[in-house]
Amino acid sequence: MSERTAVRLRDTIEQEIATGELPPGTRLDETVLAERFGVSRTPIREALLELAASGLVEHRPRRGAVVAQASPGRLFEMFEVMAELEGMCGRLATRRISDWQRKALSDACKACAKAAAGGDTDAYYYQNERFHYAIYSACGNSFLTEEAQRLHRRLKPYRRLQLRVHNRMLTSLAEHEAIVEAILAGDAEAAETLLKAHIVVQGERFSDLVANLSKLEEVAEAR
Amino acid sequence: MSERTAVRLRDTIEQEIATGELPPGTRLDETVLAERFGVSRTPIREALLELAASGLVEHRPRRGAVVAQASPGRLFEMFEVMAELEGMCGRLATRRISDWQRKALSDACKACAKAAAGGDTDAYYYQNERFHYAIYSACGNSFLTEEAQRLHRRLKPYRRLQLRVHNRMLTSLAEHEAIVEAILAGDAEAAETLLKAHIVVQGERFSDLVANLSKLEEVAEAR
DNA sequence: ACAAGTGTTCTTGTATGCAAGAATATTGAC
DNA sequence: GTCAATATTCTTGCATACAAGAACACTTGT
Repeated sequence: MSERTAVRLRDTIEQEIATGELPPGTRLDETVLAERFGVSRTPIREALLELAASGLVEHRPRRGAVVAQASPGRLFEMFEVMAELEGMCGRLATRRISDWQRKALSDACKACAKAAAGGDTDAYYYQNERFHYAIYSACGNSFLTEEAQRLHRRLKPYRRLQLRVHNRMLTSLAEHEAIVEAILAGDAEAAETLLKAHIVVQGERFSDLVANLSKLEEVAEAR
Repeated sequence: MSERTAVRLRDTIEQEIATGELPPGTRLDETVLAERFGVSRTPIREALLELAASGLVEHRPRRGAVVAQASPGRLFEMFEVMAELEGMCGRLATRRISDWQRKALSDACKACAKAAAGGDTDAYYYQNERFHYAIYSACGNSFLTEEAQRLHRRLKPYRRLQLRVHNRMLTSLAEHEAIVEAILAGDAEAAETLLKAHIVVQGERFSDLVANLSKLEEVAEAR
């Protein structure tokens, strides 16, 4: 492995934030992390600064870093932007998708169906991510793909909660299938609208998310 | 000033990239910068890493940092996303703008008109920025505001070139006025469409930008 | 007992030192 | 003279050292 240590550390910490091992609000002590990973503070600091720049951690001057903690309002704002970007991806993908990307999209959707049929929430979570990345990739705008992925990663700590809600997996799957249909049929407007609706947390769904959010905070405080 | 040195350095370097003092492709030697600013390499490194995370500089492992250099295709992609975000800001702002924000928007537009009337390209450049920031701020979604500003800053090194094109300032102003009218009239759809069209570089305008881009690269190579 | 002020400790922020990889120059063969 | 292999130099990446600000505990006065 020729990769920079700091980069590996950044990815590791990011992963732990995404999976919830480091829930929002957790203090990230440089010294503690350095000992834990068996390195000096320098690469840890670099990793934390990069994570802060990407928005996953908050870096308060002279007061250390904590895993970023989004308020319900903030979360709503982030999902609102995510919806717009995903809608844009879908709209563009409809026009620009290549043949092998069509196949990748269908396959990802089928994999979601399989996971849903088996009632496997964790598998669905993973396949769902694959499905959305397939759309990001098909938009024909690599910068947009990167930005969508960036925001997706930033929302990951919260997204996992959504699927735990009762029956969410099945409605999510139905929406996926409608989206694929629209894209493959060449209906850009429908693809955009459906994707936006798929992301946007509104009404009850947003309440569910917020409810789970407070659970997450309890976990953070317990540490 | 109690601000971290690294943060001040980051802002300074970012500014110099935006103004073109450090054109795309310029090598950013840590030691050289450290001597220039009279600090050690540590805060310089942190500043460069943060700029790399924000996309303004490219950081190649063990090979140092350079000011990010966007190809014409990449630039088109970035502007395509910028157009979408600005359109979204306009659409939301139409519904959510407050009274004092209406005034701020009108004032910014009038300031643009004044600068254009005086033929002052530099003043227009500045007031144009103020105008767009007024729209970002009025969208009622602080996360979207931040993201729009972030992308705006990232495009700054290239944006300056656009206005130099003959007559661009006057057409730009006319577009601004139409946008303000749409927002104040409450026509969200028009605001979105007009803003998208205002940003998107298409046809001749994109060619003009690319032509100036190559000039920029000559400057970088001469160093 | 409580509040305010002060001193201690702990963490961050910056400087410096050192090692390893990349770029460059040098030397030798053809 | 050119190309290639090797040696040298230079830059980055990480470790360590030190300084300064923040958190915390303790003391002291009321």
